[in-house]
Amino acid sequence: MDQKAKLVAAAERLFDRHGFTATGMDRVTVLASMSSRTLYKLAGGKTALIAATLAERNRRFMQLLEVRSVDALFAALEDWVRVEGARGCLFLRAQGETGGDAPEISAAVMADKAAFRNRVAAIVAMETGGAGEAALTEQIVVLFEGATAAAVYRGPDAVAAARSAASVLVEAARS
Amino acid sequence: MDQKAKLVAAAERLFDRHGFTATGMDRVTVLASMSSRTLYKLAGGKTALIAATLAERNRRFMQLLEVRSVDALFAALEDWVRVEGARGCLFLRAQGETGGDAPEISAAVMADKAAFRNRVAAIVAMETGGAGEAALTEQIVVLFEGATAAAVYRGPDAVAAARSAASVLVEAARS
DNA sequence: GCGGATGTAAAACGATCGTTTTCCAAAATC
DNA sequence: GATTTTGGAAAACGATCGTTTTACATCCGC
Repeated sequence: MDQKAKLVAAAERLFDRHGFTATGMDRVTVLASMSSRTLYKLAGGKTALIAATLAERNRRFMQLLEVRSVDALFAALEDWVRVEGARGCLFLRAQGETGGDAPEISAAVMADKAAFRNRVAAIVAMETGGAGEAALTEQIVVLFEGATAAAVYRGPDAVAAARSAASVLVEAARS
Repeated sequence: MDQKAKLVAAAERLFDRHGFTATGMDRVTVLASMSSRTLYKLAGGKTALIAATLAERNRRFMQLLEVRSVDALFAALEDWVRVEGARGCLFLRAQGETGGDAPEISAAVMADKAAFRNRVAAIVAMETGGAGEAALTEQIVVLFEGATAAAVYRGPDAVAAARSAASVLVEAARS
């Protein structure tokens, strides 16, 4: 693993587990096993490191969501929660911690959410066989977001509930 | 308004808009128009102030949710979003920023979520006329949580989508 | 009018923040 | 093999953090 990847992986772990603001750069250097000199050369600064972390998380998460049905979408989330645990959407957490004051971060958040929405729209289109299902797309997005959030305190059960709700909604939209 | 209420109101505003960790105590003293000496006598410390803020938010929010139907539940959330804006669930944000390291805060979060769940269960019971609707309760909770989260980047539309989804789910559970 | 609360303004506390710099060893390049 | 590049260890930077303390003003009950 190259240095940049190791740095971002360490940052993702710490930011996710302890929060962005509460995580000091020295703790990142320790986990990444590199000096702060190298860290700043690779990342540029803390805000840029957060943005890079979000970009990597987006890549990894979207890769998980390469599925062909709404049910598989929630199954994938269930896997994620079981493997990685549930601490809420990292993008919304970043947005909340910075209050939208950091443009780099807000841009990363909006980009992720737009990409996710497009993915859901594509899956919904596959499932219903046609276009014009914007309303169902929005509902699935909200359910997915809710499963991510509620899993923080309800665990995988929240995802299972969202999954069953989604199947009802898809069925209702089909008829 | 007494001093304690003024303090908590100022804290709620700042924490909500700029995040907990990023908000310094001096900024709270300025908005609350009181010296740090008085602040620390009233609140005890920053962690306790956060906990008090969450308790007050819980009180205010639960008061808004004194409704008798699932549809009214989401209508109330729509009002909240329009009036106060949408920056995500303050409780989950607090939990995410502290990584669960602060017991006072984690306890406040869990208490709020349990109370909210009970409220939803009561409303669902009214609506379906009977008990045993645990699955629907869980679905409504997830939808509500998702509307709160998605409203950050989709605005009131996210709440409207959740509202329509909820009506489908309630209808499906009735039959 | 006096003594005890009560609160403010402001300085000071040590700790930690993000970031830069200095010095030096190792490794790669010619 | 000399030289340039690279990165680590550690100190130092000014700023800001949460919190406490030191003064001084104001108001209350007596």
